[in-house]
Amino acid sequence: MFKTEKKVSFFDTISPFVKISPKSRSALLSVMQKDHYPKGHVLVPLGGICRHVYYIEKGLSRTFYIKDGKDITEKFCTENSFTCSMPASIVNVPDNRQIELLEPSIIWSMPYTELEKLYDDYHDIERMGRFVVTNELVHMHQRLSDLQFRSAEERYNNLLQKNPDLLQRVSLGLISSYLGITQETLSRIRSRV
Amino acid sequence: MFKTEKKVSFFDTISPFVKISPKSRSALLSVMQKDHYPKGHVLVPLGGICRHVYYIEKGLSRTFYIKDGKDITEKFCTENSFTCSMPASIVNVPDNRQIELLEPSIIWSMPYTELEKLYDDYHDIERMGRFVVTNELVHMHQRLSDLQFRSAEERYNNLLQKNPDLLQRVSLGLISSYLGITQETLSRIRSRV
DNA sequence: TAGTGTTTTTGATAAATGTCAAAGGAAAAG
DNA sequence: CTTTTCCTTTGACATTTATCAAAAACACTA
Repeated sequence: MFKTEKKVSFFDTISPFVKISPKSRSALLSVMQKDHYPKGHVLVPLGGICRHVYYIEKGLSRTFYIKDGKDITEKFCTENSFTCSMPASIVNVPDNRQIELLEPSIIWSMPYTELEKLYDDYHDIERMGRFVVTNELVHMHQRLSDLQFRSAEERYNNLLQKNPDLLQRVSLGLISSYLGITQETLSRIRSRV
Repeated sequence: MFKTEKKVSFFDTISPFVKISPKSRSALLSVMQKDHYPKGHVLVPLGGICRHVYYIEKGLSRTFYIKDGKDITEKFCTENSFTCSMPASIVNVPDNRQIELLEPSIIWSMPYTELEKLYDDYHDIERMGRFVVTNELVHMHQRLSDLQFRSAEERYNNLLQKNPDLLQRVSLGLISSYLGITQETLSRIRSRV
């Protein structure tokens, strides 16, 4: 008798780092929902509390907030990675971060409350959670040291080197605020090659 | 018969968030080492791989690195919090971060390899690990948005408000690089009150 | 193809911050 | 108490980046 298992890229992403038992795997799948969304869809609207963790199977999301009337991109999230409104999910408090999709995307949603239950019941899922958060932390460290003492030009070149496809997929206005500079400055940096 | 349990502030710090069983507690204690260090002691020297997670019971540490000959403070760590050279511990690769003590301190050291074993054996300790990392991540988020689009003055006032005692305990030269500015600029910001 | 809206570039100028050098001040050492 | 060292402030100037306004390039639609 065959056991048909749909291939889910989610598990391909985490399996090199965390071993997930078959039981845990199906427990996870039971709380995960897969959706197709169009470009421009808002996953987390302004004022809403982010109650899910999202895994992006395909597509591209942007986490942003408005500060002094300016739209500031905090994070881009591409294929095979996780996103959520971090402080909101952890402290369960609304914050001003929104998440929108910049491309038609395939998203897996996991309700945070369900995930907490799985953390209780399955040690390996708790480990997966730790792994995901840790990875994110390492990533944040790199961004922090970028912003702390690199010039705008260094930051741009860094991005160009580490994430060249992002510049193809995202408009410069969004990239510039991600780098912590204005659009005009980014344009000038690009012109003086 | 009395069971004498020494009070360990470590557990006071985490217990509001993570419930640690007595078994796990003693397992943790068995791999934790408490030390007194003088001011100026170097926990993680240049080129060394950080193989421990440190919990600061008393005192103050500074994580820093040298970039273009300049000493850059990445993080301060005060009483009842954790520190380690993040990328080094996770990826187990040497990096250029050093950790030194700015005051005489009481430090609990946990070897990373031992901790990994405990993660395997004790679900609640794994949860504790997830909790610590998550907390750190929330904290990093705040710093990131500070650095991304706030002026030097805003950042200073922020620090003054959120962490006033740090300014009493640490010299301005170290604070300034933490804020991502030069010492002269910080001095001028302070003078124009 | 012309027309409309959006994104990117360019220009002129202002503001913020860095750099280098030196002078004060405070704290530690003799 | 004096000397030495370290920390902080001040000054003059250079550089980077922001701001505001407009032009140019591009993309989409009728």
